[in-house]
Amino acid sequence: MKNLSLKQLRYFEALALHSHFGRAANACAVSQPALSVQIRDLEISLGAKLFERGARRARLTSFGEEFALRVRLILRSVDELSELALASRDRLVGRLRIGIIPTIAPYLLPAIIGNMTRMHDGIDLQIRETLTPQLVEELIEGRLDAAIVALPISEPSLTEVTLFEENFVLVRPDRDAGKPVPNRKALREMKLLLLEEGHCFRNQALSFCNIASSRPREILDASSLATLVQMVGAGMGVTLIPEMAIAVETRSAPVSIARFSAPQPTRTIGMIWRKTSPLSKQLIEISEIVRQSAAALEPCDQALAATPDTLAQQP
Amino acid sequence: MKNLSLKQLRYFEALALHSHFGRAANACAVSQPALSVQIRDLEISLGAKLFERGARRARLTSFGEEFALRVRLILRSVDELSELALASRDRLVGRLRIGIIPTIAPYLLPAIIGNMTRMHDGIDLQIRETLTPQLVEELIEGRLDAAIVALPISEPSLTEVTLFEENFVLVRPDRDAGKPVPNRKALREMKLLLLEEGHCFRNQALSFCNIASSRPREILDASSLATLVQMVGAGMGVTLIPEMAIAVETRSAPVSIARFSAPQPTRTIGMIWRKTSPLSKQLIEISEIVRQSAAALEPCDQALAATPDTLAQQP
DNA sequence: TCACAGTGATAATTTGAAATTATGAAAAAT
DNA sequence: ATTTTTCATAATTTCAAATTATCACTGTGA
Repeated sequence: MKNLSLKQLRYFEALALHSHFGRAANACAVSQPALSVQIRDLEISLGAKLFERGARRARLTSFGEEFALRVRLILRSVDELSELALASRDRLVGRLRIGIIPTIAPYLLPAIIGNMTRMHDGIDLQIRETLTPQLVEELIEGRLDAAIVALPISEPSLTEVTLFEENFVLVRPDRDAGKPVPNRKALREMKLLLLEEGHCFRNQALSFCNIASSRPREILDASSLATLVQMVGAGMGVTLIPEMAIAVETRSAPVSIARFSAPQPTRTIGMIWRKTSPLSKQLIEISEIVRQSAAALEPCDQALAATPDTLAQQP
Repeated sequence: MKNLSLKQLRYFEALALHSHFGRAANACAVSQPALSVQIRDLEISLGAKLFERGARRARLTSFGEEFALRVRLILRSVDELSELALASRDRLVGRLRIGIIPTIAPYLLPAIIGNMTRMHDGIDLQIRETLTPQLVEELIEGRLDAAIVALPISEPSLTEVTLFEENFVLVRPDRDAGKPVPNRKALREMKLLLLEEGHCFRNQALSFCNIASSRPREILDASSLATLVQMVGAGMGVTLIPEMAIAVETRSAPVSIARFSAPQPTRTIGMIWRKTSPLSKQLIEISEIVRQSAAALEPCDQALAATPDTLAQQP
């Protein structure tokens, strides 16, 4: 037994409307026999007559009327499907799940969320903040659509786009503000406070100092940059933070910021997503929004650049 | 651009469920390429990707999930269509519009309605009581599904089935109860009360008496058998009524009933419907119900038969 | 009553869509 | 590196659906 088709339902609706095979066929832009046969097949597959064929007109049986009610609803729902597709063709729609590493999130998120909701109104933006390996795993498993991390990730299944480069700056107690900026070697002898194991920023800082991350040191690990800065303010040592964090984190502690000379420590922040993601087009667009959001934070950087060696920031 | 089909939606649903082309195809009892191509075509015609093809599994995009929600509802509605058809295949369903002539309706209707609702629970039975020409017209126009009338109708477009034969009996004032039953000739000289013009029963009665319906007579036409009987009870004349009406109509008037001898006046009651009606099968079944409903009224007839010449009915 | 127009069903044929089998390419697993 | 898994693609076949042509039935009007 053949299955009923949408085409049959559309023919049926037309015939129910026109009560006339010829006119209904015309409305469907097909020949009369085409419609006749489809209606007949529909009735056969239903096992019930839908129309009563009179000499002058075809009228619905009571079953046909019952049927027509439901068919109308179904066809309208199907039409809505196409409309839905049309509406969400270029516009980003629905849920978008983005992961961000903790050493970026607090500083970039407000701007990102603001710009995203402004440019893609009605989007359901879900943010997940956690460490890079976790983000990559969730991304690969399809539990995230994209992630903002430090590059490179070097997962072959992921696309990476660079968002921006950011320098690290030295954070030291206020009383050290005037002192010369230590070089990498000198830094190695100082009490360097770091984030706890797992943060990519920890390894990036260590690698700048040429310290093997495995090497045992008398360091107190913190779980956030905010804590690190507070620890520095309390005179427990020095630390590095991404320049993006300066504005937020140094406001509430008696610390001074110093930019390193020449071979500045730096890292590349980028966005990653599955190569197979059908959102690629939109994600590239989103990466541009993120890039602009980050650039809008630059003024603070400019200020730093103006006083290349040291810069004190007071609460 | 090709239109989307139910088949595509079913394939889509299967793939959304299994997240795997091979298994989804298997579930649909088709080959994997068949399903792949249909999904691809669906995505093309929508202009949006529904699935993200990973190496290990195909997962829904967020648009795909939105889509799946709607598709699920649509497919369930379509499935219901078939179920609806199945349910109403043999069972009579929905509205059934039956017309009945006034000289039958009051006596047969209670039984018909009772039996119909008992045997076809949930049916929407609509009854129309009016004169034969009106019923035939409405039937032909499709405003009625069937009618119960006196045969023959001789409309080539209508099917007629006989339900039963019913005799006419003489109704005369109580005081005449003992008198001999008049024959047709004697009846012609009596004051015969009749229904008003238009009732088939009027003509049937006249024709029994061999009186041309056009011939002017000093008769007072009534609009119902009930009125006729009351008029007889008031001594205004005699009348004929169908035997089916005896029980109901003679209960509240001082009249006596007399059955005619040998060539009893009679009429054939039948059911008619459009030859083209797809309800034919069910209507035949219904005619059987009506026939049985009428037969169940017989006991009254039996009583008459036991006292062949006269029978007095008192309130 | 007889042709005639209107209407829908049916048949033969063509067209087109969707299935199958076979095969290829990419990624994952071994 | 090799094998396996998985999906896409191509060529072909199969089946459904369209078209044109024609017939049968109905009701209408001359």
